[in-house]
Amino acid sequence: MEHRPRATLRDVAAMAGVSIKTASRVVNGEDGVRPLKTEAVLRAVRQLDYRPNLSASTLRRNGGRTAAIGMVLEDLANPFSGALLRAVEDEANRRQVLIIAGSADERQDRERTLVRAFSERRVDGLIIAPVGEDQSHLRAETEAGTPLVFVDREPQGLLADCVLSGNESGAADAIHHLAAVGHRRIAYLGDLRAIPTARERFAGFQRASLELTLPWTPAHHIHDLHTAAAADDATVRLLRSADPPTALFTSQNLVTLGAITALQRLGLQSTIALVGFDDIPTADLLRPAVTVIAQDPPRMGRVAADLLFTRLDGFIGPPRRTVLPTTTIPRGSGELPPPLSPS
Amino acid sequence: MEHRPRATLRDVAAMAGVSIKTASRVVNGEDGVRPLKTEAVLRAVRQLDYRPNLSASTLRRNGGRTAAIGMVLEDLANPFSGALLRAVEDEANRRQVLIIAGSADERQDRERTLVRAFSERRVDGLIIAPVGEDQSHLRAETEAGTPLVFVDREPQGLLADCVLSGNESGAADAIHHLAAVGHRRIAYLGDLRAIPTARERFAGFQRASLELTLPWTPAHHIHDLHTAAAADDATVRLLRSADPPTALFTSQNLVTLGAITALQRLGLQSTIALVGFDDIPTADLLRPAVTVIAQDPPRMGRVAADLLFTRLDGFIGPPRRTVLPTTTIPRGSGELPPPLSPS
DNA sequence: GCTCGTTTTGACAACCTTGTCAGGCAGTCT
DNA sequence: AGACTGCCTGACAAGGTTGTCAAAACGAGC
Repeated sequence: MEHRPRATLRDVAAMAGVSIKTASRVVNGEDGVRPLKTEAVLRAVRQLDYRPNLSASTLRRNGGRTAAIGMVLEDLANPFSGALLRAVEDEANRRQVLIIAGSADERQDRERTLVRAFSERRVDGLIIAPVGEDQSHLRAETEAGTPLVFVDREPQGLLADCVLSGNESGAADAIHHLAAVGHRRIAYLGDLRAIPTARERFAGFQRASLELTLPWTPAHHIHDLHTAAAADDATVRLLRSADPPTALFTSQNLVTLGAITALQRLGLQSTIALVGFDDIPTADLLRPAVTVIAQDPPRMGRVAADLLFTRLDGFIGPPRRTVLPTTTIPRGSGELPPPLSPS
Repeated sequence: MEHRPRATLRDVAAMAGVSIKTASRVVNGEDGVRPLKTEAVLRAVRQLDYRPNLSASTLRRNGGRTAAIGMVLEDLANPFSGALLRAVEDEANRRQVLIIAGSADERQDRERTLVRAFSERRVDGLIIAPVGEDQSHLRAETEAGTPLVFVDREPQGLLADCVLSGNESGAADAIHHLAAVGHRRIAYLGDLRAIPTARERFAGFQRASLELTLPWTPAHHIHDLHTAAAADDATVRLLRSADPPTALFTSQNLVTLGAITALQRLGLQSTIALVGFDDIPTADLLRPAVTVIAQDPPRMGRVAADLLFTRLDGFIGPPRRTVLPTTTIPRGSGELPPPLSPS
């Protein structure tokens, strides 16, 4: 179980009978080394299973790149973050860049800690789904020349490249979609108002309600649902209330699931219409199948990677802002008509 | 848009009017520095927003840790990998360790490339869901003293700590479960046989079939389904054949989804029984709800992290092997009786 | 064999830190 | 006063690598 320390360039050079520098040249594929010595060095590399120490290398190389980027996401276990991570990985992979990722869990302190840790490791760039009100602490990174890209949520207090989904317009689409079938009493069930995307989706709901002159019923606006269980409860309360809605707009994945659970329990899944924001994997298999406003996380990841890598390739210019369109996918639940259509 | 290079300890020391070493002492919280100088250094640190260069630090520190571990997973976008990653992250977080992760996509060359990249960055440890037949190339890592933990799949050609699910027994449970309801013609729908877990699950299916003296019908054993679409097709073919099964055992997530899609299209979802390996998020909401053999990915991640970190804490001992039990969750689809119970 | 130009080679410093160790400085004890 | 103690401090080397530059080796041409 005893292990020898890793071979260094010095060991390789010694075994090959050349100077360290020559060994370095061979390892880095520089030319101007006689074939005989090249051979000897390569033999030694194989024999010792030499692995260059990238830390030492970047340390010495002038302003060396670490070939690693950091990603701060909401939660690596959730499918949205996973898809983003994966899409960025594919892009990074092409450039031999690795990804260090962490979950912020909606906590500002986690975001800061992660960014600091990445920064101490001198990552070449950062992709961040920001938490909270203020990203100005990241100014230090940009000033040090580390490019920064925000995903999913717009940064506050700092200008930088970002990619967003059309949350506001997607939510408005959902309401228009329901209204087109005849609904006028549409409830909003949403995530924590601390989350910018949740606020934007509510704003879209509001705008559409106004455009359509739907009745304004604050009791039908339920916020701060962060788990499926909470959404389930809220849905039950809503539908048992004196003035129940005829349709639901659920502004997030887990909320949608909670609402469906409640509807099924109450036996109302084919009575109350539902449109959810964010696709769910088995939406097609449910009865009725679930109508959603879909985002495109892989595309968001690709765009983010693109924004970052163009900066790393030297692009200098003002911050760029990309808004990705959402797609309405009618599957059934959003096309259920209201009980009696008052023409 | 011009940026100044990052401040180094030299800059801090200069600004504080002390030697580099003294600045280092303050930054590292060593004692034996007069309060007056400590103050001055801290002021300089704040003013310059100094970030220690962890690479340089680990390089110098005796056998320094990088406080990073590498994870090679199947696909960062799939929920199983995501859950593993997240569970390990939580454990790592407690120790201020970061995670560098990559997807191998069932490709041996990707696995090797990732491990090499991790190794050049001198990660403190590796957690790997291995691909293919041979992990002996990883011997170099263990010999260099980098602890290695395998997850989900047993390593080949190398002894090391590992955590597995009880694939064989879980699959056998599924068959016993179906047989208990009266099924004797149970089809197997499985993933690529190149994947060890798929083989184990088939082995469990075989063992249970033997124990129960079920009829041996090779036409009911369908392998190498790696996508939902493939599973869908296979299910349709199976059920339209001359001798259709009365129940299906689907050995993986996507296969389960494909089979359900097919059953629904054929209108057989309440006729043909189904047990799937691996839980699916909305299993509860489907009609019938889906009976599954559930794994526990977060627990697997926790155990893997544990195995790794005890090694990093100095534990020396023979490789440990943990097999996590699976749980049968009856929800409906697995309790459908066969059309006519012979007996 | 000698000179010259070119190619190969290696010594050394540097990247940013930290471990080692000796020197400086106060205050104490004979 | 002189020797000694203990605490602070900084010079220097080292960790593994690469940039710089001068020295060495080579080949060609006379």
